[in-house]
Amino acid sequence: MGTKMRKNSTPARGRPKRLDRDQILQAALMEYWSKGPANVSINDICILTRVSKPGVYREFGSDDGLKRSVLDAYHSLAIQPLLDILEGRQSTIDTVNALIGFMTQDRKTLGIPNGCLFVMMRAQFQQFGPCTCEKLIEFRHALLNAYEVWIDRSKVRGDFADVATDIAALFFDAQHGGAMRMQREGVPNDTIAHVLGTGLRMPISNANIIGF
Amino acid sequence: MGTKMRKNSTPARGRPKRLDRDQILQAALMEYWSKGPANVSINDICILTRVSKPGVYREFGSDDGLKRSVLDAYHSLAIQPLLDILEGRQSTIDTVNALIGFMTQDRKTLGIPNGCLFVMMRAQFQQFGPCTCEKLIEFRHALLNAYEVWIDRSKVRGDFADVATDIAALFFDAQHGGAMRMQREGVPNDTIAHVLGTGLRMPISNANIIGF
DNA sequence: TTTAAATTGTACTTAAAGGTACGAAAAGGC
DNA sequence: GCCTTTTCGTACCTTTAAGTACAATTTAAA
Repeated sequence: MGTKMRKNSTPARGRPKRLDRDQILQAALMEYWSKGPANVSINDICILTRVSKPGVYREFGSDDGLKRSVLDAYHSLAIQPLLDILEGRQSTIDTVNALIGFMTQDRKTLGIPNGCLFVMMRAQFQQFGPCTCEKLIEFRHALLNAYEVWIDRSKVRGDFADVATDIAALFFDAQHGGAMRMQREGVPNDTIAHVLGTGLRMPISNANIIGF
Repeated sequence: MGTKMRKNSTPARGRPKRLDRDQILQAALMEYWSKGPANVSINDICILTRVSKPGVYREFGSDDGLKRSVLDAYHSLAIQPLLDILEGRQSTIDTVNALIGFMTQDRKTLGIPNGCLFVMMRAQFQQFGPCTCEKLIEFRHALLNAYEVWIDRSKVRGDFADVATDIAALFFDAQHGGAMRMQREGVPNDTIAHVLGTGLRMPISNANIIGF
């Protein structure tokens, strides 16, 4: 946010703003995602978006602030869909399959980089500032919580093995991270899908697997 | 290696070498491991070991060369023990338990940092030079191969579920990575052990789990 | 005692990072 | 037409990274 809250149609007093916040966020997001956050400088983003460096700093305050905002953008782009799958009203097995399908989509077709920026940044949190780390922790909690809610719902339906919910949530989170890292390392998506199938379908009661 | 191969008792011609290669490697190893490789500079290591910068460069050639050598040191310290467990002649279930035990040892007691330097570096390979990346790939292959050999041996004994060996190897590797990352994120070791138990004991046939 | 060989560290270079001082530019209000 | 407000980008700052030029030092051999 700038110094002044300004809705769409407020007349505006001084020099009109030309800086496109979303464009910067999108560019930074894609650069971080494809090259890794540590390999992208503010300068790179300035050149890419043809925005001056003070422009970026006026908008985001600091490197830490930019990364924090990029993480927010990434949330609605790639984390929320994951949460949506978990909150969907499908059967347990359908949800697991949807998760696997989502993670192993062909990224080239979608025009997005391999792996997951969130997973990547979690693995290098020591390189980031406090705001970015706070966001990472926040998203981690939200994701683990979503897993737990879903697991408890599945348990009520008798679809889930007798594993403590928090343990199972950590397990699912670990599988997600593992899959995203494999994708970065060049493992083919169908291989990843097999690995995920091995792991994620395991805690699901046999009753519901039969016939699938 | 220096310019001249010199065994223990070769007389030596010029000024005697005072630089302790192993000390530098150990110091760099611990710094990389505890702070993350990206947060440790050559300068830091020079100050820590009281060695001049040209000294480090004469010994290791470059940042890339130092990291490559540190990885070698890390191999004998923390990767080889893992391979040894896999190559041991224990029962399948004992091997799995040994793996879990090894990964969830209390690091404070041992005086070593949480997590795994190899896992950490694999997740940030984009930040490293060609030699370091080559080593990472080499170790990844060796590890996956060790898993595969062990899995095939377990299959012959009828101890392993009907999962393709390469898929199961990737799965085990992913669990290892997940565990090391959880440890870095502050998850307690006994919780990690539970998560690993959920994952790693799964592909093992029920026959051998019963009674354990 | 001089010479050649090998290792040493001081002091430097270059490049790139994050971040900012400050005046020019562009708008509305008076 | 001038003042205020807001945004703009050029040109800079400081720090720190990797990497090196070079002369001094220490030894064995001649």
